[in-house]
Amino acid sequence: MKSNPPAKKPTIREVARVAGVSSSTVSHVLSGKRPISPAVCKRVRRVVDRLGYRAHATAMHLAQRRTGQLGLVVREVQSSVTGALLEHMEAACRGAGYKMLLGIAHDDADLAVAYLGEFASGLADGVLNLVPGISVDRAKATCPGVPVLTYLRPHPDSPVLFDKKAATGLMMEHLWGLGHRRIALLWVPDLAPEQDRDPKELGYRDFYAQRGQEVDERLILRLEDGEDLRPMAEAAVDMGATALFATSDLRAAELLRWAHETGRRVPEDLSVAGFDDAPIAAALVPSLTTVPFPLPDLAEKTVRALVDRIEGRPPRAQELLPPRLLIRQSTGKIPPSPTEKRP
Amino acid sequence: MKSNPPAKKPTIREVARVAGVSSSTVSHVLSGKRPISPAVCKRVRRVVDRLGYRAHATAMHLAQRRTGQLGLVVREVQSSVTGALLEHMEAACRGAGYKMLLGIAHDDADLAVAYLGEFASGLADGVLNLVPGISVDRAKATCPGVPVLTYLRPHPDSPVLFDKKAATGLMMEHLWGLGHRRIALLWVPDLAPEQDRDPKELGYRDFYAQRGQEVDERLILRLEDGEDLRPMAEAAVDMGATALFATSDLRAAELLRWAHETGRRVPEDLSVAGFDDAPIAAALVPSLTTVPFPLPDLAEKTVRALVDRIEGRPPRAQELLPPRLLIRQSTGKIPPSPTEKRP
DNA sequence: CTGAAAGCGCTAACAT
DNA sequence: ATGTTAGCGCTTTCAG
Repeated sequence: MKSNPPAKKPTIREVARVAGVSSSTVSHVLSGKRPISPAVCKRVRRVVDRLGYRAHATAMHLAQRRTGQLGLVVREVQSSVTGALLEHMEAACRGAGYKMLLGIAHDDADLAVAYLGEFASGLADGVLNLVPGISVDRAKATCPGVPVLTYLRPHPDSPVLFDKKAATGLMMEHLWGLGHRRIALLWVPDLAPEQDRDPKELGYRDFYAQRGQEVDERLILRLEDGEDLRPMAEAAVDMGATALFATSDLRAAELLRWAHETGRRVPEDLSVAGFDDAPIAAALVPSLTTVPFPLPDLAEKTVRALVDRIEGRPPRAQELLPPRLLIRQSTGKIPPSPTEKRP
Repeated sequence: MKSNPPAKKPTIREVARVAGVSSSTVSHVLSGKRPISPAVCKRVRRVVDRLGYRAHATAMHLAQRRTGQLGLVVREVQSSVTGALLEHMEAACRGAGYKMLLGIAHDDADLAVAYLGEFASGLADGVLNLVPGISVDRAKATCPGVPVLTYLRPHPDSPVLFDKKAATGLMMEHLWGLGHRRIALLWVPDLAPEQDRDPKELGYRDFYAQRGQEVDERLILRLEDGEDLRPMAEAAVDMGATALFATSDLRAAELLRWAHETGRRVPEDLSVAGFDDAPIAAALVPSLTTVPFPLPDLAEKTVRALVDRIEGRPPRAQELLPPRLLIRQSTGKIPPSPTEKRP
């Protein structure tokens, strides 16, 4: 039952006039940045409420030379990984006392750069580049004079990294420990502009190298982005693979389906492992053994590093998060005689 | 190989001084809002480039009393529907000449309101509420004096709606046409604050009512949010259901899995239908017959309505988008003798 | 404890 | 075609 004035927004001056004080006082009542007598304080608040006054954010930002906002630019928000990451990012921003501005660049690098530049030119106090195709250097060049960080790049500017190579090694060890010797890697290359080799591939090769074993190149199955992985899986099994390690849970899910369709039991006949711990991973039958991607930690530490830079605190050393293993039902002991069933 | 000055951002005045013109001229060179002699124009641009000048967005917004930004508040970005919707929203905003600001409110209504209010107080020219828990009226009350629209609510303020009731009816008709008479509805209630009945339930009941048939209440299977649907599915089949209609593709996917696990062939023994046309729907085996949710259209028209209001154009009439059917492999003719196989 | 005045960086009348 | 002058709505010295 409120009165409904045609909603012209009151300014701080009107509040001041009605309350019979200066606008400076109103400002200080609202910000608490200097002591105000209780009487005046109360009177001002009353007027603020009655008029429905809210400070104009843009004007405040200009005067304070600070927006309290962090600008993030992403390529997409559809994938479950990005979705989850963003929610953690949001939480981290809020936790640090900032609001989050999000730009979605789709596959348009120019649009990404436009968002970065926009954020950097007064909209945000700091900028976070999450677009895989935009390099650390490009992001920095686009945001002169503003703290910019790029998320998760093999570059000193990324405050925290995840050790994907070690993660791959860890999963290999797990499979090896179960008796698997011929482990296939189903691998969709995913290179940041800053690197020339995919750490997952390196981890796989290193694992065998460390054991003095020759890598069977035919077990490294490189997939294109939308490619059907069933022929590859078939080939791997023909080649004697007893375990299939996909570099994402989505791909691993497809493997499970393929296995089911072709009458292979997982993990009795074949082990399948994934990467990421996407939401589906636990829901699949059998549930998927995987390497969880430490999203909350990555988000929190990346944001904190950005905020540290904004607020002038000395940077912490770059962190390399160690991998963990989430062992569920899709991996098991190597079958007794994998290839000698024929007779 | 650029020089790297400690990145203090130049202002328009410095550009003006260096170029030997007034700041007004610089402004107009950049905005093209009044004719400038080629010579001056060129000189100014040179200085702009050399100094790396970029207009301060916040200051511009304040002076122009326009930000060119739309503020959207969502609950989450994890689900494939929200993810896809947001990307369409982003595209729609850009198409209309606005940038998109996104607030993620998680499950915190206060946070949602905080974002709405923040956007409304000068950060955005218009606000879009996509948080299911925030009513049209609450959103309006939170954003006085700023155009606010709430996405997809049964309320005159929502510029475009999707006819879920008709959509349900359409799918029922499809199943009916295949011979199914006992169709079960697996239904997770999803009520907006503005409505008291779920249109999907209404559509189901109306369908039978229009055919003068009594609805068998035992075929309306109401699920809680995370609830396992397998017992329900089992019960429905026991009750003689030959088709299962789930009110989301995710649920339908679970039905497919359950059917597979329990040795029921889809669609030979049982038809399964979904709702949404989520990305997985086409990828499932069998691919899922479903009702596509017209995301691009909804996004585009909602944004356009908001922009119309911002720019003072007269509002168009509310639109009710008609449903379509996407018939794929998961629905088929009723099996010859569904329950009389036992002997 | 409070007020007056000078900006924040830019745009938009209003001159010329 | 260009310059001068007021602001946009707020914060923040600097006085009192």
